[in-house]
Amino acid sequence: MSLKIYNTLTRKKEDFETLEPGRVRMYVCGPTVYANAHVGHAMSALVFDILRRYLEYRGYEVRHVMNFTDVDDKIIARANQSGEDPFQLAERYIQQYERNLADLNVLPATVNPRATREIEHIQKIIQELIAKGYAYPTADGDVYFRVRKDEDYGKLSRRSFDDVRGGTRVEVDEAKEDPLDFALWKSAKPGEPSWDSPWGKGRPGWHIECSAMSLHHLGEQIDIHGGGNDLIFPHHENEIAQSESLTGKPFVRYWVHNGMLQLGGEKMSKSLGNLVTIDDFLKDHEANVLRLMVLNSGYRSPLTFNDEVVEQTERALERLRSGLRPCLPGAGGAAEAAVQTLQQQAERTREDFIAAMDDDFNTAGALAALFELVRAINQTRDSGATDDQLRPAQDLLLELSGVLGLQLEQQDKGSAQADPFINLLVSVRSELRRQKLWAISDQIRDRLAELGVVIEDSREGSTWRWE
RNA sequence: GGCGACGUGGCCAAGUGGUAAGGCAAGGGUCUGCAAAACCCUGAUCACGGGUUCAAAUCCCGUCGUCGCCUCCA
Repeated sequence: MSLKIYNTLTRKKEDFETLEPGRVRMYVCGPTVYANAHVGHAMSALVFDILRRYLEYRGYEVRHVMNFTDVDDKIIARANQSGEDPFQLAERYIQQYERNLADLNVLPATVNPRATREIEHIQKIIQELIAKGYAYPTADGDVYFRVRKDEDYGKLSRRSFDDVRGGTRVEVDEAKEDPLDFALWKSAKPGEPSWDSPWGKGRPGWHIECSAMSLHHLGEQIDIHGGGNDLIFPHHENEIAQSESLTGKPFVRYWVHNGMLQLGGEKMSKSLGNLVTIDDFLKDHEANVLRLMVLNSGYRSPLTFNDEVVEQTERALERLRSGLRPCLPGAGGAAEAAVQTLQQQAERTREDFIAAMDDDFNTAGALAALFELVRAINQTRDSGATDDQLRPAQDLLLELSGVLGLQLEQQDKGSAQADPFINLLVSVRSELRRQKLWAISDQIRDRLAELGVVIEDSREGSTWRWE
């Protein structure tokens, strides 16, 4: 079995072969930091975190680069509005984004380059592109990429020159040779952040920074380049144009794009203003819920986000966790045959899990395998299995859910110091139940429930857990 | 207007040629003082219309609908 990845460039699933055996060079487009990150950003981060974790599970060493765009029009506009220094503003949102990712249990990238720290590299590339005739400066101090010179421009988004031009709604800058040309370097207006350059004071265009950082941190050719599918055109198309015109080599082997998170049937985006920030979401829900939502559907498809789905996902998470519960009170051991059946299911689960993930990261299929394992564990527990008998299957559940980045083990919601007292209460209540004092037993159960402690009774005794 | 994606049971959602995974909800049952949990059982022919094929949710054409991109966007 080999891993297959859907490549946006070819619109097909392809066998995954890296440039260098055992190593993956992956670049993922990060956010422009001018506002709070929303759950749509989280989706993208989670998708590529899951990709990365699985690649590592499969034995690859992954060099993962995610950039921050920390200088651009919107940052400047925002800073001007509030009177804050644009660099300070960007720094603030970068720190917040990094905190968000940590809260979401997203592994830190190997490198987080920032546009403002790569100016030299960017300028060098622009100069080379000019020297090769792929770019030209204007009298105003801007530099544009000469799109017409790149014969296969449009191959990623499958657009012809005419398609692009036909739909162009941008005001045509008279200084451009062609309306299709895009900026590599933007001259600075008074008061804007700027750097000296051969073309005068200015700052880099959006697309060139990714080409430059990818080249700088990963080399001329990389294995995976990722981002939201809203970046396919023009951003990634332009990156290809810049990078391949510069090096003459294929830039990226596999273009991977995630679908958009949908809120009320629309893409969640800063410009539409219909966003739920990551901070808002995490106030009411644990990070695993969002991750499980992402896992439950294909990463390339739109993801439905609404209260109903969030609630369904919370229950599904509970169900996964039910597989980790200890044996029943008074468990006398399951029959050998039952334990063997569980063992067989565990083996099948691992196979199914890998087969699903190998098929273009079919996380929904992988999850199905996990749910089947949960059912098998619960069946075996019901048949009287001891903790020792359940443990191997439970360990597998933890291992595989961990590959997906899920944290099933409950961090103690209550304080561990309370445990002895709860144990005492529960055992006293058990005595009350033996005396058939139902009213007071139920009262204890209800009151503890209000405090987040769930008591479950059975013939053999009672168990409790934090909700 | 151009380019692209999608439309699977009440909801979310896998599956892309051989008679439909999984989760949530619902109904029935086991267990149980009650409750909860767990377990068992029950349900879809895959937007619509044509076509290709021994065989299609899965390929082709058309219609309708939804969404994305074409402007900043994960």
